[in-house]
Order: sequence, then C-alpha cells, then structure tokens
Amino acid sequence: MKLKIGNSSATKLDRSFYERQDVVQIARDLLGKRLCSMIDGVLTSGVIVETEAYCGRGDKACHANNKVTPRTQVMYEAGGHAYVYLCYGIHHLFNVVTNVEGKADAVLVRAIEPVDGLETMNLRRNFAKKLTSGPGTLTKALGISKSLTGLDLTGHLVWIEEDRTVGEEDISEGTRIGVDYAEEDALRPWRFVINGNKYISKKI
DNA sequence: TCTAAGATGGGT
DNA sequence: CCCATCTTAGAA
Repeated sequence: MKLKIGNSSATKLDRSFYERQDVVQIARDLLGKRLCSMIDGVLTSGVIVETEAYCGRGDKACHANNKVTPRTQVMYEAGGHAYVYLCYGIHHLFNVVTNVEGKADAVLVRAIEPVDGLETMNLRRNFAKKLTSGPGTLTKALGISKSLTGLDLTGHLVWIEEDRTVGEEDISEGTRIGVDYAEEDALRPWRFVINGNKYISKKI
C-alpha cells in the first residue's frame, strides 16, 4: 500500500520569488501556494488562503518601520527567510521575509487550508475546532515556533511550493487585522484572501 | 531597571 | 465580553 505524502513533484519557491521588491504583489502571489513543514520527521502542509503585507518603509503597522531591533533584524535579511515572533505572550506568528537584503518587508500568513498531516496537526492543536484558520493556530498545527525565526525557506525544514493557480478574480482585499494603532496605515488594503474559502480567519 | 501594550484565540 | 501570558521596545 502506498502512502501519499505531499506533492513530491511540486516546485519549491526559490530566492528570486522572495527577493522581488513589491511585498503587496508577493502577498497576493502567495495565495494558492502550499506552506509545508517537516518537523520531528512529520510532513504537515496546507494551501495558503489568507495573507497580509507589511512594508518596512513608511508602514506604521510593520514591526520594522525604518528601525532595526534585535527582534526585527531578521526582516532585513534577504527574502526567503522566516520571521517568527511571539504575539500576546502566547501565539507564534509566521511571516515570510521578502525583498532584498537591507529592505525589511514581510508577508504574514494568516490562514491555510490543511492538506498533509491532518492527524499530527489535530494532535498539536489538541483537536480544537478551527485547525488552521488564524495566524497563531496554523503555526501550532505546523509545529512552527519562534525558535525557527531566521530559518531559510529554501531549505528542508519549512518551505513553500507551487500548488493552485489563483487568478486576480479569485482574490478579495481588505484592511489588515489588529493594527488599529497604525493610524492612516491601518487603512491600507493589504490583507488578501481567496474568495469563498472556508478556512479564512475572518470575512473581509 | 520598569512597564505598557501587543499583526490572537478560546471560552462565557 | 473577558482574559491568559510574556516578550519587546521604549522610557526612566
């Protein structure tokens, strides 16, 4: 009997995908891609269905808004690294660092549609109702914690690969969640979801 | 040193 | 609506 594990023929996104300059476009492009982790020898994955873009220059909602701190220095690395941080002392949020070295942009992954490793994800989530709908829940399901911040996403522990084709007509945009403190930048339409997908964390 | 606040989620 | 929970950044 053959066990189906992942999409072994899929193409892993490479450095050139992540090093592009337009973080908003990358946030759109990540919809339909598959986020994968191989933690403790177990493959878990899901299709990205909700993202948010954060720009390091002139975006008050971005942790690295023209300032380097111990936490945010990883965002200044070359695109294709992970920025994982602890939110509210409880939740580990996973971001994809984008743009070239020195330009601190990132895309927050807010929800995925589970594909591989359902059993492991349910165990890690303690069989909660919402398995991977929300930035803090999907990291727990995939076994991603802040100890992985700085990880190279072109490696073999956590990576993103091609999966579904998502057209512009399949995408809705809205304002980012939880960034009311960012004044006028809170109004930027930099949150993106795949229309009608039932795994998005909150309707636009 | 000290402290307020936070890119959330789960329960009541 | 309430609260758990703790790191981080900025102030003193």
